[in-house]
Amino acid sequence: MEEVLLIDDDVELCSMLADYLGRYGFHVFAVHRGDTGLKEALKKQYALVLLDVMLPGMDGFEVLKRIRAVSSASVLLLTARGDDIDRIVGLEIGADDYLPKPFNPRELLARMRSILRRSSSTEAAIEHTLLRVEGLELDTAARTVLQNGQKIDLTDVEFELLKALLQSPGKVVTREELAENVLGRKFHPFDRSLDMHISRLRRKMSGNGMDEDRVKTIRGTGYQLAVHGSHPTAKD
Amino acid sequence: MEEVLLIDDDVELCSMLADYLGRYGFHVFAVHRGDTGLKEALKKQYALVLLDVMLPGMDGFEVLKRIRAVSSASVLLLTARGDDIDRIVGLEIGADDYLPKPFNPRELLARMRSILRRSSSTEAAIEHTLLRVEGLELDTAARTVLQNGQKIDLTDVEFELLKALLQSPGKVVTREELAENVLGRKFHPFDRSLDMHISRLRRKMSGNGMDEDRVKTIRGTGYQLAVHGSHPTAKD
DNA sequence: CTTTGCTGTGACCATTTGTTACATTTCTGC
DNA sequence: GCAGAAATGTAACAAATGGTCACAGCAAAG
Repeated sequence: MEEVLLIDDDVELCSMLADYLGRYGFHVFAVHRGDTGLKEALKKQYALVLLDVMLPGMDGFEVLKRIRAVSSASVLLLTARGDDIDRIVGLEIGADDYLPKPFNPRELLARMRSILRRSSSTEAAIEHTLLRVEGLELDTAARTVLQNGQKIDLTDVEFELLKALLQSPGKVVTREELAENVLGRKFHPFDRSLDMHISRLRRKMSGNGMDEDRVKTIRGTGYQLAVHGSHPTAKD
Repeated sequence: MEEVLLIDDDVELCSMLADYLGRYGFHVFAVHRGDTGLKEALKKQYALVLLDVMLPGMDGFEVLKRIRAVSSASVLLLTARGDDIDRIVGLEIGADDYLPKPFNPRELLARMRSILRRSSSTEAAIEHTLLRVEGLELDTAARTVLQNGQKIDLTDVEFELLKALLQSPGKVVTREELAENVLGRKFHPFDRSLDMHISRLRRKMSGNGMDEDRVKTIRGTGYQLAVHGSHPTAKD
């Protein structure tokens, strides 16, 4: 049972939320003033703090700032309707997320789960690695590829293929490795699908301003992503 | 103590982060304008730059681009969440990572550590083997060969052959070695394919301009890359 | 159920590589 | 010097390999 601290001066809302969230496995502790809310937040380690902005006793932003001064607890900000000044400041002050009032309890629940999922796996899982070599940039989390700043659209296999090549740029990757890592099966000498995917990848990568094939074929062995280092133009 | 430059116009956020990150061994220097931030980034070698996108004075992307133009400092981009990731990624030019606002300081910390870990280890991952002897230059990562600055087009076997010769310039490489390293098979006295590849290589190397035959035959033994000059080592 | 997009297969073509045959060079013994 | 043998150079052809088109099967989306 996850412990959640709710700081909001609307007593009705608090009891409603406590009830609703309770049905989904959260134990809600509600406080109706900023200053006492802060005290409570510091007293105990809550999984999540739901924090209203307009509060008696102490302003919501002030509460957030003071929580941040000592703790890195997750905070979801409940902003007043309409005033986007609040929203912007809230964005930048270190909340994990925000939700404009009025909100649908279901949406609140979704956001809460999202935050908790994120913060529980933070150190380990998320790690969106950016593989970058010269004009090429591949984001494993967003599943995007940029070529000279231009997004190019790849299918799954193409993406994995490029990723495999980018993981050891400038070095040869054998057909066997590619078959196993990208297609997930043993390489068979008459299997032409790798060639097809390479072909499609090349076509897509040649689209915009690319002078030549970055994907080099090493006949009888595999493929390699070309990396041109410093430009040695001078001669003597 | 790692030095970190924080460029963000939100003064509250800056002081909060300076405080938070300070507790984890980072010394944060905060600047609130794009132009002054850029100046600061170039003045000193920071371990990491945290860069907001929405900035007065100069746009975050512009700052990033200018930092990149001269420095290879690591940059973590703080993006607004409302804008769709695609557009941001599309505009992005060479950040090491990005973090959508709002974020939990804990997550920022994790990303920062990840970047610093990566850049300390992976930096020199691409081994850029440049073999150069006199007017010849072979780049294994780019898989290119330049002869007096002119690119020459070799097939894979020819490339490997030249590479094998360039790896010990001026010394004789036996047919046995070449067969095993280049063709990947034992040498057989009646196997003439090595001769053929040498022949083709010579033709291509004599194609443009000057050089007399750089590939010398050592009858009964193998081949050798001629080095007539007195400096068989790299220049520039 | 139709449509759309992704993946894999067979066919066909271009290039690279290997083989054979013959020309040329080098070395030897005379 | 010369003839002949051995080694290498190279042209021409044959085989292998990879590139790509067109289409079929399939799954996801609508």
